[in-house]
Amino acid sequence: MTFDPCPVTPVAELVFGKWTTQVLWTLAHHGRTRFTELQRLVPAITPKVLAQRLRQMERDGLVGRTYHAEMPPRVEYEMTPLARTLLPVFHTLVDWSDTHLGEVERARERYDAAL
Amino acid sequence: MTFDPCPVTPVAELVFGKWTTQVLWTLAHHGRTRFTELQRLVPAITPKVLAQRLRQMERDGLVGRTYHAEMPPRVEYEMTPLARTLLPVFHTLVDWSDTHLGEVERARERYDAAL
DNA sequence: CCGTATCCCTTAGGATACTG
DNA sequence: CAGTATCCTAAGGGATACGG
Repeated sequence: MTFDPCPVTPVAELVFGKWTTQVLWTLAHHGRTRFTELQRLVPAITPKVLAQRLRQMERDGLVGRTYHAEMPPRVEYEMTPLARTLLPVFHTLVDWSDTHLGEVERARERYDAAL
Repeated sequence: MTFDPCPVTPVAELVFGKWTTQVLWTLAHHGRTRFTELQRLVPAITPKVLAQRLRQMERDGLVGRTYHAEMPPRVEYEMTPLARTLLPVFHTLVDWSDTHLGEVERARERYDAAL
């Protein structure tokens, strides 16, 4: 008996890949944001990787992209309503962190000390 | 302004790494479990990787390990109380999946079709 | 039975430079 | 400005075999 593929895995792959939560978090607080500014707001992300993540999130329906045919061009990204439904989920995770992350830290110290 | 390191990231790294949720999910449903059985219950995981994940989760205080000095040896793993506090969080994620994962699927199809 | 030791290999990610 | 193109690396994972 193998408890059918763990149902947490799909959503974990969707939103908890590297950079994904940071980009969503930034869009949640900053609203519509241009590519370059996003690059400034998410520390240390390179343009290649940022573009990759944005494409994926666009495909998954989590971010919307608006292209303004001006010169120079202007592109803006924003959360979709679908992505906004994730915000309470994030809140739950942050709550858990506030309550229990310290215990994780202590467990690590104990483990490393017992070495 | 860079919205201070996204607070979701630490807990994401803690529990949403590869295999981690599947192992926790299995322990949650199966209770105390031996190494070999865990290997059977989590499809396709190799002993090396399973041992790695278990060590990490032990260090993080998420799983307890009990060694029985018999012949042959017997080792059992189980969720800690700390890990059990994650179950409501998992529940939240599964709820979100039930409600919204279909919409993600449809977004992907639309995106791929628009190619 | 419960792992560790080795080796291989893919792949995500980083650095950098360049274009429409 | 908003990205691609190119190249590189390293870190983690898989397969397999072996040891206490």
